[in-house]
Amino acid sequence: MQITIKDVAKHANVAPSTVSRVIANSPRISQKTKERVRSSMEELGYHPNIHARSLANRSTQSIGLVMPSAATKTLQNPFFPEVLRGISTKAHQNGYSLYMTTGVTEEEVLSGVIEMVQGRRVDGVIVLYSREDDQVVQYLRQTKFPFVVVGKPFGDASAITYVDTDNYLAGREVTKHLYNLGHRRIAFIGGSDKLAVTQDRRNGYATALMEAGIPVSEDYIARAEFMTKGGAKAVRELLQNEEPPTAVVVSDDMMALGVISTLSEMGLKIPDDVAVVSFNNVYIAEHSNPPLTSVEINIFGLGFEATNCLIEQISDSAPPYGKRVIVPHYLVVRQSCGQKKSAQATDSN
Amino acid sequence: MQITIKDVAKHANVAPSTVSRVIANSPRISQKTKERVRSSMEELGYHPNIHARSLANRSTQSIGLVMPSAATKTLQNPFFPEVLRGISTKAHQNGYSLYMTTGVTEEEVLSGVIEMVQGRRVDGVIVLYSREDDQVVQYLRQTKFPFVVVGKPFGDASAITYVDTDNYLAGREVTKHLYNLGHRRIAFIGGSDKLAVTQDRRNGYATALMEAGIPVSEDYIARAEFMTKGGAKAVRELLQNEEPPTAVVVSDDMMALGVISTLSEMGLKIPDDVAVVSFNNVYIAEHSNPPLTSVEINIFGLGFEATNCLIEQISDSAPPYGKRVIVPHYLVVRQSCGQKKSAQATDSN
DNA sequence: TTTTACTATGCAAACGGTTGCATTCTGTAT
DNA sequence: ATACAGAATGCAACCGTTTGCATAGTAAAA
Repeated sequence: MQITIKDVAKHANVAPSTVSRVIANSPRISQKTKERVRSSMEELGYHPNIHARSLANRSTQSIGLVMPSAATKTLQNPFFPEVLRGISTKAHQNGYSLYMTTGVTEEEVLSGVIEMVQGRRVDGVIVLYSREDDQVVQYLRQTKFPFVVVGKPFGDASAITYVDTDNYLAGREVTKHLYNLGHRRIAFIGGSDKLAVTQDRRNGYATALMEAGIPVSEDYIARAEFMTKGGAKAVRELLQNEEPPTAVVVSDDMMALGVISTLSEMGLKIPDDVAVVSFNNVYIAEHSNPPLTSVEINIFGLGFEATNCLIEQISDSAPPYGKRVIVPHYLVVRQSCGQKKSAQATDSN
Repeated sequence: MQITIKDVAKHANVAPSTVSRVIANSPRISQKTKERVRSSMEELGYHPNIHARSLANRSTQSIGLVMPSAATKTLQNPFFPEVLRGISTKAHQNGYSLYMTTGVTEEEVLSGVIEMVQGRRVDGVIVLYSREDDQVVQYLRQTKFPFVVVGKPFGDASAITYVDTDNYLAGREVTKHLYNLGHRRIAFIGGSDKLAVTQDRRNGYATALMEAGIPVSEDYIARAEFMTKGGAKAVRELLQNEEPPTAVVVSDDMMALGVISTLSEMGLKIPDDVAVVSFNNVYIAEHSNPPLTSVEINIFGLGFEATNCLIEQISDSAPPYGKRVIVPHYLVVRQSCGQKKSAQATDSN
């Protein structure tokens, strides 16, 4: 049987309530008693029952994590472990633990979340993606349960606390970078169109083209799954164009890996025949062939900040909703994007 | 305020105990009542409070995950997300959720585990590594709490349920593969010597050499951290040898990435100057430059099986300890190991 | 010595479920 | 009509904490 607070109380010759207050380090208990109780706890190897505690004071010290549906696929993208690192670091610093449910379909994910929330299993929730018409976010808003989104939420974003990269700006910058290197036929490969991140990066890309006076063509825009396979498929599509692109902006490193290996297979040289730039700068971007030029978005920081915001919300020290944190990004130039082409150097000024 | 079982009871005009039995789908309740209660639950949007339930029936439907200390580093290795995928898949199938604590030091990890266990926060624990003199495993054995180790445990392994790859065999096989390709100067780069996986793979390597009549030299054995940086450092060491190795067995894909990029930087060709073989076959092994020959160990399967064993233990359908599952592996040959050298082809028969 | 004003501790009622046992309500056998 | 078995439901204790309020204890003030 477990050792309970009553056992400790008996052993230390006090009431259970006193023990409880010792645990909470209440100033109402004298130093002497505290010491006595503490040594009893030590001696008996007492550890509070978390469920009893949560039940009584309506707080679990834990944070719920919501993965996109098909978490099982998601976990293959290094983005998630990395954001998890950030979350787990901050959570741990503040004595929170993490609670994960995974679901395959959207409904499963939603019901997992409902169970977490209504079942009072967690104190708050971090949503690790942002998708259009997402039921989870809707539900969380309705119930006014503390939550934070990683990524820019849809709908009334100003009412939701979120942590994000300025993906629009980043998209614009990388496209401009390619333009400055002399490229004029620049394509874009994105993930699911429902995802905020895809939309933002694509819009940034389009803006940059427009600013440069280049028409935006649907023929130069492809979409695919956020994995290498998706990237491979998309790039084949793009190369079907009469005037195939000389550069491509890829919305995710993993897709970019697929892109570059497909290009190599087809006998195209990177960056000479096609330049590639992507986003996230995950661990392996540096080790691909050639190493990827990628936007460092500080994934760890996203997770860390998200957790920070959530904990603020939980502890009421922040207005319940509507805070926004933008984590800075920067371009890491490696080989995959190539260098300025001297022939075009003059006209790109 | 939350909707409780009492609200439902009132609404359906029955006693709370009846509602409870409806939830458990007890045969003692008539069909008619069940339906009435269920529709009340539906109507009120009732969800059971998990802490109350756990408190009353001493079971949480969740599984604790123990990462190596410095989980934050660990998560950078794709092994973990992948094993997590396997765990989460099986757990989800059986209605379990996952609970993670992370700690930086060994003590922190241990106290996290103690809290999980004594606090009755989880029904069982999966330990995601196996290290010599590990306090966590010792503690779990003492308390007779259900747990499973991923990797081969130290000490009285036969008393502990674990899921593992046959790393010894795998180490032997890859070394032999290199030998058969004509290599005679084969080195080994491993991770921390405290880890079972390092020891097993190294022993397999040594055995293969001995079988081939090649002396095992400490000069050809390096150890480093399980990341690319570690690999980079280790390979530099090895190349200091008077007769530098022509092939190297690397105990982890991430390290191997470090190895190959270091070799390239030094102007050495892979596989012509140095052949590289590694383990785990993580997602990116395929996309490195050159693509890595690696042992596919079915990391997903490891996680899945571990969870399976744990659930068996929890539900008493298995003997409490001592089960062992070996997940099969196989070598995936890609470019990094090269092909048989014709010059040496004759003598390798 | 009695009153006052704290300080230190204990009592008992929650928190929201589960479950052994008691009770009520059927319908059937006597 | 009476007794009785069995099915359906209710009662109340318990799981291990927390916490508002009451009480006991102590020292200073009157």
